[in-house]
Amino acid sequence: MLDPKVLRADPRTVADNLARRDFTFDAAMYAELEAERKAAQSEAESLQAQRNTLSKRIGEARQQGEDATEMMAEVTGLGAQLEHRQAALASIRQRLDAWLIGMPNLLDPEVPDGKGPQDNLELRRWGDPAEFDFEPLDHVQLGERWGLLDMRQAAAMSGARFSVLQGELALLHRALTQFMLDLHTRQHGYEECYVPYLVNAASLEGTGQLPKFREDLFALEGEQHFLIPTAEVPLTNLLRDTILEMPELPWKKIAHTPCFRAEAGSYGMDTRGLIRQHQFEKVELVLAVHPEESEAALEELTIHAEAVLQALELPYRVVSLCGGDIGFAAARTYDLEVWLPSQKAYREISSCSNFRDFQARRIKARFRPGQDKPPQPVHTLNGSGLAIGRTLVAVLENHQSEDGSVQIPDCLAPWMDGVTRLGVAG
RNA sequence: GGAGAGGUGGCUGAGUGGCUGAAAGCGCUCCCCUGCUAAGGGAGUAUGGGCUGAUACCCCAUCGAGGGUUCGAAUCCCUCCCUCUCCGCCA
Repeated sequence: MLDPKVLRADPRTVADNLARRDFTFDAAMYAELEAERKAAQSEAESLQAQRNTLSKRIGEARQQGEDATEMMAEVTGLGAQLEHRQAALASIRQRLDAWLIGMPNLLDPEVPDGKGPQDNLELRRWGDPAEFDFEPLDHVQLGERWGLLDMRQAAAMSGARFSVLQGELALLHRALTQFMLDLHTRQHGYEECYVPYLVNAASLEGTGQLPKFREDLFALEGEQHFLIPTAEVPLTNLLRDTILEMPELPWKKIAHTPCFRAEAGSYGMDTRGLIRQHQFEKVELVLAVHPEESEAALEELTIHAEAVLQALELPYRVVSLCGGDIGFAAARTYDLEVWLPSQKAYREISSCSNFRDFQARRIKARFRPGQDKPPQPVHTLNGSGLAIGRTLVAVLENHQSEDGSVQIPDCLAPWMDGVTRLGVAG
């Protein structure tokens, strides 16, 4: 949620900024609603003040045994007026709130202009895509070749966009998870959390998935609960209604969870393999920091995610998302894109964002800048570190040999039970 | 799932429908006293909103949430949520 004070003070700048997202903000309409709100609130409050003082005097008069019927008649008249004003105020408030909750975050000035993914700005590359002197297989061919990946059975029991991993491939999947968790907790200072996979609507509203993107979510039939689309939701909501003290910053949490996405609107996209699934695992990093630290924190967070790709020896690039491609709640986002030989393209494997105070306002996550200073919203950030399924894809495809076997990166050894190569054990 | 009890400020915990935004204690901050330590004395210590140059006054709201009764609700009534205890079931 945007700071209402900024909206009031500088609606033009807000409108210009949001135009870069292709979002139209009707500043004049907003100003009008705001003026109405202000008038209604002032009136309602002064009526209330009158009622309060009169009621107080009635109490005093009664205690002294005096007659208060006149004052009571007066205050009864006030009550009717007050009810009117309050109803008006409530309806204006409701309209303003609905408006505010539907407005995306302001973009950082550094966000590149653009309409879609093709306009994202490449910041840097790491590693060189391997030159194969044979035609590389894609991860489905590799997995099915050794009987470790079964898309058909998954489709039979659940439908499209599900998968079954078996044997060493399932082991590799788990090893990747363990490796990422250990790396981030031991070397990057994140605290591991176990969190609910079902959350209520308020939590999703807090992080920005609702009310606008309901169709991307799986809702449980009896309502109340949604399957989480990312651990960002439960982790960020840990901060709801809390005031952090300075020593608690930066607040850094990590969780490994399944993620569930309806993938509405992506018909025909990435229909093959593990790239786009209804259910996948992800290791998620979430931070809350002092507002002055959030820009640096985004750089650091991105480096933490990059460390995983580097350890796994996977070539990747970092891109800064343009105004037309960046998410609703983010002020700035860096995507990590890993090289996929089968597609001869870089594909998203992590998304690291600075939300500034946007989520913090929605969930009332604040910190106290100092003794006797009023609390103010923290800045929140999050990033995938990484999406497990896509990492699995990248490992298979980048580390394959001509015979279809796959070299397991050394850093995974502690969890691979002696397996150093997929497709040779027999 | 059944039965009962309860949800008050950072914590513990009072609170007869008006003098309670809230006693008291603890914690925390500042000051005084004290050779050090310990003890003692004093002051301060919720959040959001409005107004404002102001994080000063003043005003409004908030005692789990939402409704209701009343001139007036932390206090009475209703609905919902959550916690605890016992029983049942269960990984």
